[in-house]
Amino acid sequence: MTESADSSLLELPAPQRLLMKGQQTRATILDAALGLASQMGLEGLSIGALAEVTRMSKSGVFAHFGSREELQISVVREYHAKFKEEVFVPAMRQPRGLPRLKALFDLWVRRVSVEIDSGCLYISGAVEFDDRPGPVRDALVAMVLSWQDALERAIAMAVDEGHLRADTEAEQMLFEVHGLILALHHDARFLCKPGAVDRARAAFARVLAHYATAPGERSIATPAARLPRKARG
Amino acid sequence: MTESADSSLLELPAPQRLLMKGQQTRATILDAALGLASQMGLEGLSIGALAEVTRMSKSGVFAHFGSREELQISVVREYHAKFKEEVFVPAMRQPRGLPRLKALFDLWVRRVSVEIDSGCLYISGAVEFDDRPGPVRDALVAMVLSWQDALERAIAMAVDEGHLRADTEAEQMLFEVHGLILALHHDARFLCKPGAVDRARAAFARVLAHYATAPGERSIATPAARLPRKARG
DNA sequence: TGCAAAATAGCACGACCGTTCGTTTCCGCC
DNA sequence: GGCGGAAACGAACGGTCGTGCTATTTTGCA
Repeated sequence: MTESADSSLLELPAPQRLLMKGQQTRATILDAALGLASQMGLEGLSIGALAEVTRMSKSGVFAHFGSREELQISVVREYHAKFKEEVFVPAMRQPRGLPRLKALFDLWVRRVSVEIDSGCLYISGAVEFDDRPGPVRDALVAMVLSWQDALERAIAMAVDEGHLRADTEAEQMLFEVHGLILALHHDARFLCKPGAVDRARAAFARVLAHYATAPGERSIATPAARLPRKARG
Repeated sequence: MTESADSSLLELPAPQRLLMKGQQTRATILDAALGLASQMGLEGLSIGALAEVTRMSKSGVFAHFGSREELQISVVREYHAKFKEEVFVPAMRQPRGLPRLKALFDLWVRRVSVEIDSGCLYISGAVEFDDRPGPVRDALVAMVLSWQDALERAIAMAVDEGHLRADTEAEQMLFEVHGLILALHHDARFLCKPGAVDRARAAFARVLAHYATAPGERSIATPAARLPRKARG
């Protein structure tokens, strides 16, 4: 919504206002809020602290969102946009199939690694709002689901391309890969275990090898069992 | 500490006091606190809410712990005791090796499944305190590490017994299994996806099959590559 | 330059927080 | 019955929170 409002303000032929000063400081606030929420969690994000960081008054910050809840939702959307830009978009430049899937995972790991000292909103948000219904949770669920859908599509494409076994259950594989990211986040950030990144990468290679191998074969990825998945014909 | 104090009070030959009324209500409070913290997180646990649930005064509750932080730590310890009782102890009755390892995972899954509508303190605590140093975090880390150690020992035993490949890296396998539990918690509790339990179990079977198979073999668990891991016996 | 509107500040309210302190109730023992 | 100490209470404090108000400043355009 923010983006569309932005672009609709960019070229206004009508004598409408062009005072995008508000949008600008709003973006500044949102950026600070993102950092603050990544550190303290969405529930720990307070308007007072945000005002202090941006050197504004509480009411000045508040006016941009109308409520704390709206601020939280905006933060979630902002995080989603950044995530998409940093993980999804670059991976889409890889050819569909295994290369794209590998790129998705690699960029994802890289992002979580960077977040080792900044926090992942998807993960912390999932825990904070797992039994707290409301608009914030809904937004969070929607974002996570859209990301999982993208991954699932990438897996399905890899099956279609013959890079993965034809009987691969995309959702099951997604479950396992997602677990690796969660474990990485847990071990690296909470337990401060070194080498967690390598563990995640190694485990991912194992998962790939499994789904790339026909039931009786070796664990070398071969384009075997070539059967288009979707256009089952 | 609570337990040992309890048992030391049970048969006191000395003319010491037998007024364990305090310990009793303390246990009541702690039980309520456990439920409350499982739902709202350790940070969401407030003395006021706790007083309301137990129908006591705030100061009455407070007096039993001396500080909110001490209350949180007590809750963590209480959770650990319950977890141990429910998962670790029963699994220890299984013969060492694969049966015990399977029991550990199964009971763990069962516990997380029950917690689908009550929350797992280890997981929520890990996210809440992953960048908040202090005694609560320290206690949490200690509990999680002790649990992971137990799992790692069980894996190592399965290797010693010849149930798993001799070159199994216990820590790597633990990483993968832990990821499955985290993914289960995420999908079942946050995304409310049905069938997450089955996915976790299926994935665990896959992991087991992998580590039970010699590099070139099929995925049927055989006591192959029988080499004592620690040169004992 | 002046004007309307947008953006920001200042202030106060009510609610809840953890914590302290003095008081009161309860219990076990002489 | 009365004494002593543990246990529970009640009120208050200082603090932060989100959120309404009303001014005041700033901004974009005539």
